[in-house]
Amino acid sequence: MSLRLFNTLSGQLDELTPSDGKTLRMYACGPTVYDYGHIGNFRTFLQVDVLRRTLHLLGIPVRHVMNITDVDDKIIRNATAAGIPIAQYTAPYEQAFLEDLDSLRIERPEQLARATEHIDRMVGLIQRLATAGAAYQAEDGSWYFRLSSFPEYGKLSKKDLSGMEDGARVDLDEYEKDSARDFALWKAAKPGETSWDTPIGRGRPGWHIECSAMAMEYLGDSFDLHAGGEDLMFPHHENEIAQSESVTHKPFARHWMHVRFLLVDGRKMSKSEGNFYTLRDLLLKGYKASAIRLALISVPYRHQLNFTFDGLTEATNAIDRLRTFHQRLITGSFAPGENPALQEAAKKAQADYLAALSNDLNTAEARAPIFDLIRAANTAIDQSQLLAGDRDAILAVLARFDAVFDVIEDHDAEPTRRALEWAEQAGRQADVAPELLARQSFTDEAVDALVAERTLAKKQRNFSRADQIRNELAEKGIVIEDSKDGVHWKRK
RNA sequence: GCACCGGUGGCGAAGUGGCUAACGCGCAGGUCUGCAAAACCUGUAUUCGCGGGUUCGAAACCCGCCCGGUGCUCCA
Repeated sequence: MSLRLFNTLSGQLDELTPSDGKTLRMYACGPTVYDYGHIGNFRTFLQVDVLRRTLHLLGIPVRHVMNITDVDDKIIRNATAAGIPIAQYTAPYEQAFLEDLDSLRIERPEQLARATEHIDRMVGLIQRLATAGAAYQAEDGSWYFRLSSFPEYGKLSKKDLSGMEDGARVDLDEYEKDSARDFALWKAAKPGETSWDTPIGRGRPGWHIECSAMAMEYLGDSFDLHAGGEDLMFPHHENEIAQSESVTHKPFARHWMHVRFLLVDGRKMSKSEGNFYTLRDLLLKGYKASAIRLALISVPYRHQLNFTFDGLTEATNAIDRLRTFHQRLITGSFAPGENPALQEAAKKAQADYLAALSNDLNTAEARAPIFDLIRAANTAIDQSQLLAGDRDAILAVLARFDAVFDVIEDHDAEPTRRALEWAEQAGRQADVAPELLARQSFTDEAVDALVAERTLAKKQRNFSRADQIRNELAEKGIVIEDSKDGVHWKRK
């Protein structure tokens, strides 16, 4: 099966295949490490993660490059304010970003590329652009891209800029540019700012040239896919195309994927609206990393997602259903053999699941057959009609589901532990939800002891004591289930 | 202003010309249970923002209107 993915450049669903017949080469715009990542950032990174995991599921190897922007205006401003070198300023945020990726189970790209380690490549690219007549130096020493040299400008975002009059809305004198829309490739050093001494002068790279240079360094002049948030389509990605193709005269990326912005409570997320959340904020409120992951990937990437706390609760409960069922399969004992109806159901679920993902990564549709299968299997178990061979077939389907969604296996303790540790270091203890602390207060051993006491009480038909223990545990977020094969408990 | 996306049960959300409108969450009732939980069953949209039209047939296509959101500038 092959993956059909919407291509912003062509405006339609195109098959995504490796042009070299082997490995799919993709570039995704990464973070600017001047602060902690927020859930909007992570929706994009998560959807790219869904893409690469789906490709793997379809048997397509991936070479994925992501940049880390560790020099830009905000970084310089903040580092200057703090009185420290930019590398010292960005290092903790880069570290935090990588931790957050791990918390959300976002697979690391094959190659991470820091902007400050590729200055030479960027300078080289600007020199080639200058030779080609597509770049020029302004009086202050900054370099600009000459838009008029690239007639195809606007082909990605479908903008026709030919009618734009220079100077109509921008004061040209201020910019020392030939044309108001020409964008910066290289910014001349200002006193006291971080800068590099290079053959094209002293200064620092513009944001757009960074991605062009690093993408071509690791993936070649032409590669398969370029991804990013929808806001980057214009001007960032448009500029990347202009810079790259002006030098190579080859298509830069064949396929472009753009993830839509999310809203929070129906509005665009922003600090001034008071609806701005980092991953760490949510973990400290007591939400599980897996629930955040599921909530952010369950709405397909081309749709606006309205993020709410109700949505997180829903995701939490859906995950409970998945995990409870998974446990039931693993811990239950089943007679040998196969039930043809369940074998068929498992086969169908897997086919429908893969078909939905292959259709422009329709994660919402992909969930349905999995839940259908769970109901069919639960019914069969209740009637003792699920056999060992069926369990294995269904576990295999769940494994494929988790190969992309990755929420059934419980890895939630570590991100929460890390977030609590961070809160302490960063002086954010006040933001830790009391319920979360209460939940952490019971060790597994303490729970086991109470559960054992309750089981004994039940045997002696001392139900009031048994219920008392159950309520006490429930208050700490621990749920008890009595089943035929013993007592299980889990943390909510 | 120009461009674009969306409005499907209480909520989230698939489906884009033809089987009883997926799936998840929630809620109500039932089965099971000492009681719960889990699981299962039934019910939660006779209908897909509103009004017209096209068609044998529309949630899906066309026209108009109403509502919500986004981009055009740093932004995932």
